[in-house]
Amino acid sequence: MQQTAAIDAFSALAHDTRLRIFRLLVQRGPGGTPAMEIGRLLDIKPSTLSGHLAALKRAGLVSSERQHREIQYAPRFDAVNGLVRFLLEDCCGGDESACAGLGLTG
Amino acid sequence: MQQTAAIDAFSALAHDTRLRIFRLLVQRGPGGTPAMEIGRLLDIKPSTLSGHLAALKRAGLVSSERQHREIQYAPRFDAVNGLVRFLLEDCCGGDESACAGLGLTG
DNA sequence: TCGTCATTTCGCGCATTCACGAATTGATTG
DNA sequence: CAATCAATTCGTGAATGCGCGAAATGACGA
Repeated sequence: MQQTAAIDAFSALAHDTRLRIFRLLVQRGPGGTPAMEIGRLLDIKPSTLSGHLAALKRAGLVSSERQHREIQYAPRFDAVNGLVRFLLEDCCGGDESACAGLGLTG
Repeated sequence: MQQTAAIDAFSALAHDTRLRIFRLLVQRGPGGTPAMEIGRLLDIKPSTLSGHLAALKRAGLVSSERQHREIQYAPRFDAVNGLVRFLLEDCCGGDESACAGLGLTG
């Protein structure tokens, strides 16, 4: 994970509509959700939705695959992991004993 | 964690300088780092640094405490945890068996 | 109390982002 | 091949975020 990639991902999540989209996809699971259904559930106009999905995809946060007429979007859980790892990289200067007890695993 | 709070946090991290500041604080550990030293290490002008630290604090990502003449800033690890939990809330609709194998714990 | 140093506030100009409608593209289905 | 429907592109106008210098504020130490 690079600084630039992390910024793209955080920027993508730093927006009300995109954050709602991503969380919806997480709740829907790795099977994917059609774009049209996302727009219907969250009340987003097609052109607006298209831009946001493109931003999420550019940021590596979602994947897409065509199924018949529609495009299915799914969250990339590995991207979330990568972001957290990047944020906490070399935590406490690598001193693991200092990192203990910080509750980093939730 | 609320949607608005999450957006504030992601916005704070979606900026080159602030992301570098936060990662530096993580590497420095929970003991805290004086503002002046952050500016010196990352080459940030005082007025610019002040605004970014204020943004990080508003977003709940860092804490501050005065030590003699300087203000020590430290990362709030619980904030990172809160963000991740918010992102993955109700993952897969709560079906834990579907969530298994997604590598969510890194 | 007074000097000193760390931090914050303010104003400026510049760049970027956003939602949306209309028109277009593109792929699938019959 | 043609109809249909999902998705994208484009232009516009409004709003927000950015760095930084100069000045002000604030807290500590002697």
